[in-house]
Amino acid sequence: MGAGDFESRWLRPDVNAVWTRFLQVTHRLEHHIDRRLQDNHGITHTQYEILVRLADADERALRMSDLADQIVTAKSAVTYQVNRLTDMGLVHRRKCDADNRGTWVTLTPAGLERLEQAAPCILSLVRELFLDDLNCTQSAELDKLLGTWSDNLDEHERNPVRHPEH
Amino acid sequence: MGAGDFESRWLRPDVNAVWTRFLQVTHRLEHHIDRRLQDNHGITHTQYEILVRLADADERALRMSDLADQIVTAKSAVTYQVNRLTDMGLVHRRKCDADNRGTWVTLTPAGLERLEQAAPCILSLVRELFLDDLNCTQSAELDKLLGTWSDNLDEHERNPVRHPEH
DNA sequence: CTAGGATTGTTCGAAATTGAACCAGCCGCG
DNA sequence: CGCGGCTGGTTCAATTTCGAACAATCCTAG
Repeated sequence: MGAGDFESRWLRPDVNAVWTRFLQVTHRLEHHIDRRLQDNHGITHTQYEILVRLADADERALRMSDLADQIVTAKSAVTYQVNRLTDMGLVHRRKCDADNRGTWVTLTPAGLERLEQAAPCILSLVRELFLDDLNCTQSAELDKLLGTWSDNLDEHERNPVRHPEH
Repeated sequence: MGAGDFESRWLRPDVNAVWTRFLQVTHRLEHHIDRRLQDNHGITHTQYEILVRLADADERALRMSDLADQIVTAKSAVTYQVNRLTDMGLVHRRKCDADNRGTWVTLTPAGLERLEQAAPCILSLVRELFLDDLNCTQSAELDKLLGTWSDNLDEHERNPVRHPEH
């Protein structure tokens, strides 16, 4: 079997190792953060992400679908979590007057406070686990990697399927 | 507020952008692969991962807990998915004679076949989305990044909590 | 040998995620 | 107008995941 033959169906072993390690590391990171967040602050990572995105947004408000886009989940999951967060009093729905279908989600003062409690803890964790050991060239490199991956995903979402067989 | 003060509680904006992009990209990658796998091959990404790990393993067999470690999920999730896969006839449980508590999981011929059907499709997707645009130095860099992240996680799991306050 | 502690895998209930169906409300074209 | 198509959000059932509790087995110290 020639090298090209091999490469066309399988990944080279080293490359394969990179990919599996990537999957493992990302999962471990998520679990670690999730655990810390739940133990110390009583919120899920997705809930935390929602709070962060709201705090970062202009006017501290986002539409449901913007939220879904930013945290990359199904719309229904956003509905669920926003319900959860309103139950906790951390978030608040407001009617959108420009578009009667839409709703703005905003942080309540309690939500902002909770975020400010949780953020330092989580950010220091992110630093320790993820960024502290990066030098400048590495973080630039990582940024570029993320950029190409993101572009590739955009591309793939634009023209749907490239391998419809099987 | 001094820079150090800022850095101690928040991330520098550019660094923060890298982190959020990282989260988004990883989620999008998973969704993309999951979708492709379900549409074209009728299995979940986690199920696919189980098949892959079994095929890669010595003797094509793994213990339940090894599977849990490798795909990074709760043991109960592995039990659930292995049940699912045995229902589909892709996988098979065998008693472990060396340790009466344990069970070996192995691929059935049908499981191997299914994997061989799915793998090329998925691997080409991984290549297109993830690796094709990496040159040698980049992939070496990525490998190093994964290594340090992995080490950091190991470290953090060894000595449990570093920020118990809050 | 045996008692105590660790490990293996399953079960169970609770939570989260998904996709499809659905109802408005928007918008553009006749 | 007003009739399709599109978008924003919610609801619902089905699937998956998690963690805690558990039973069975292993292992080690005394």
